[in-house]
Amino acid sequence: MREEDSNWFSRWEEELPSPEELMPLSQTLITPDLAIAFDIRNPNSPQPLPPSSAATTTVAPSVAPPIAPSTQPNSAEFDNSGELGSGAAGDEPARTLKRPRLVWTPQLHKRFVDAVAHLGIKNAVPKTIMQLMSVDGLTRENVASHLQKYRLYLKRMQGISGGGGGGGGGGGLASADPATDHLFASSPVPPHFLHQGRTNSDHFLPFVPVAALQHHHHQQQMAAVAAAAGHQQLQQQYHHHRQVGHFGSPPNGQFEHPFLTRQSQPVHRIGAPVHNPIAAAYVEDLESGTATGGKKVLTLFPTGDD
DNA sequence: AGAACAATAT
DNA sequence: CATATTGTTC
Repeated sequence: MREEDSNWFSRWEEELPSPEELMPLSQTLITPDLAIAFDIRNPNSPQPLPPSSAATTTVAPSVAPPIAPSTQPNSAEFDNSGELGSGAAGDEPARTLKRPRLVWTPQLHKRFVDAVAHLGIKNAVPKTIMQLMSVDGLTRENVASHLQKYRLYLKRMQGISGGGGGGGGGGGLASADPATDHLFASSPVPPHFLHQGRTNSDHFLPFVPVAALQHHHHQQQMAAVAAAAGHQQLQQQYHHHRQVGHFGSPPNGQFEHPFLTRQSQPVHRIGAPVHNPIAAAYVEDLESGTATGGKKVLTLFPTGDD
């Protein structure tokens, strides 16, 4: 068993996403612009929603423009700077509204695990993980909650069998309850996690998610950089919360949306008049028809991660 | 004051 | 059951 340990250790190291791999994976969760661009609005509000108003009435995440909107190169279509003066005057859209449930997709979880792996169990605390993930819209609470569950999952596995893991494409999983932790099973679980408190000395280099591509998200990236660099002061400076819409992604690409299939990432240099077609938002009514129902879930398609 | 964790609520 | 929210402790 020990040998195996060293084995997957090597394998794991090789599978570790390189800094570049991790960085550009900017998983813009929300994509409000996209939602708007796609004419996706809350089905609940039959309002035609005039584009000029750009006022996402209800749930539509008007996403508060926390980051300098002034830097917006083009996209002058929606001016978020000036909220919707009419009607709802003075009420910060982002604030007051409750953010929809975050859906931990395999992709998201993978990023989560990778981040934890790079940080090492010891340093893998919600804040750091969140920063390293660089996922827009992700909050510390989201990560904390997920981390809690994840820890339980690891613990469970420890007790059951030592050889679970099932490396990424591999397959053999030793989950005690496939129906319960199928999400976790979809991601390669770093071995060390299962062992026990690796007190430290994780020689993982603090890769820095350089700021590139994307125009916005400066703060988060800065925070991530600061974290990697060890500038705690910087971390504290950025401090801020974000309000977004929904997140998520298809379980296995088995979705039936006409135009929202998988979008590649052309990575257009510059001059692209439109935003990045990184992902498309998808709204599905989870109305259970009967009573209690009435929930909506918006899922964001992965950029083609795995 | 803020973050992490644990427990509880939805 | 999966997340969110809340409470408690460090």
